Amino acid sequence: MPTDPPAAVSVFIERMGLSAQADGLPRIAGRMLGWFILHGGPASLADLAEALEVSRASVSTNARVLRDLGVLEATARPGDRQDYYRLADRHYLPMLEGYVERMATLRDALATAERDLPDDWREAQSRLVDMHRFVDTARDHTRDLIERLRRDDRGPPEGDGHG
Amino acid sequence: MPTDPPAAVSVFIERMGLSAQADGLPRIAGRMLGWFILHGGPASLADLAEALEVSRASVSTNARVLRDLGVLEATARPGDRQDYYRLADRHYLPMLEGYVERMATLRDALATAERDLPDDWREAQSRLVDMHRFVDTARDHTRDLIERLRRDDRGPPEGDGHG
DNA sequence: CGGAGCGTTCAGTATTGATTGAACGCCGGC
DNA sequence: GCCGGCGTTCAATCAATACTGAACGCTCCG
Repeated sequence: MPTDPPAAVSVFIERMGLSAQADGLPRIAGRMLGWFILHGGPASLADLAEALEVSRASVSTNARVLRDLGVLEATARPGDRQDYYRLADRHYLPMLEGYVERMATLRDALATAERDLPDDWREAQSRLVDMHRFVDTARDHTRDLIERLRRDDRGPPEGDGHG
Repeated sequence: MPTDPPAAVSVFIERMGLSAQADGLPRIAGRMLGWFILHGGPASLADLAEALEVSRASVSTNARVLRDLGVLEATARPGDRQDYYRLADRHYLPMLEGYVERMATLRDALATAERDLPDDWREAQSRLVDMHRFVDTARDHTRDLIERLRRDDRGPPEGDGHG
């Protein structure tokens, strides 16, 4: 091993694990993300399992989750049959997209209640509408933000022309 | 009981429970919120426990959580010693504040890593900075939204001067 | 002073879901 | 054709935590 990985590495990875948990993702998914942020390059699942000291089963499952979210991308390396993964370009956008999705779910619950509640429930209706308006605003706002960030491609200084 | 509560009521309440769960809150907290959105008025914890068919212990705990978040407010009713709770004015803002808080935590993890990682880790640093910039943008954006919504006080039709 | 109702706390239960270990299928190398 | 490494799947385990029941303190009412 060429150099000792600094303590900051594992600290950061662990923190990303907790952060993911706070966002409703498995801790290992967060740690994997942390690892990729630090080490970047394409890595096989076996590599990850060893580096994070977790079972290959977990890595496999969580890699699928992260890939479905759009955080990781599978890359086929020519001349090698292994599955390699790397960070997606704007890997952080799915976080915001998750927020939007939750808001959409909430919005749906509100809309359904508005539709199905009888007219007697005036005050309930007005509270529903009030909150509905809020959720719509927040959702639109976040959508715009996502759009902007997606467009805004000051390509990150990806010095990836390394070989 | 004067009228049958329509089915839509329990459906909505249950959905709010799930929605809360997706946001990392106990399900009962979400159901309580749902109940308050529909029934609005000040209610004692005993009322809630009966209405939602859960233990008074749960109601007590979750009421504290919601109160600390700023979703519920405790109101002392003159001539009555019971603890009454009601929906806070813009009870939905804490949701966004929760997002901001999570982003702040994430931001902190990134900043710490940037500070503590040696210079060798150029690529890691650049990825950290990239994500850091994103998180800052998203956080500021959400903060602005919260500010705007907080300011925007078209007072909700609080017909609470009922007696 | 005694009783009833409300809210809180705490130990215990139950449930959810993340994580693991083992078995399997696949592919390439020998 | 057999062996070894990789990734996936599935049942079983483990951990976190929401929820409950019971006991307690408090306040007001009689």
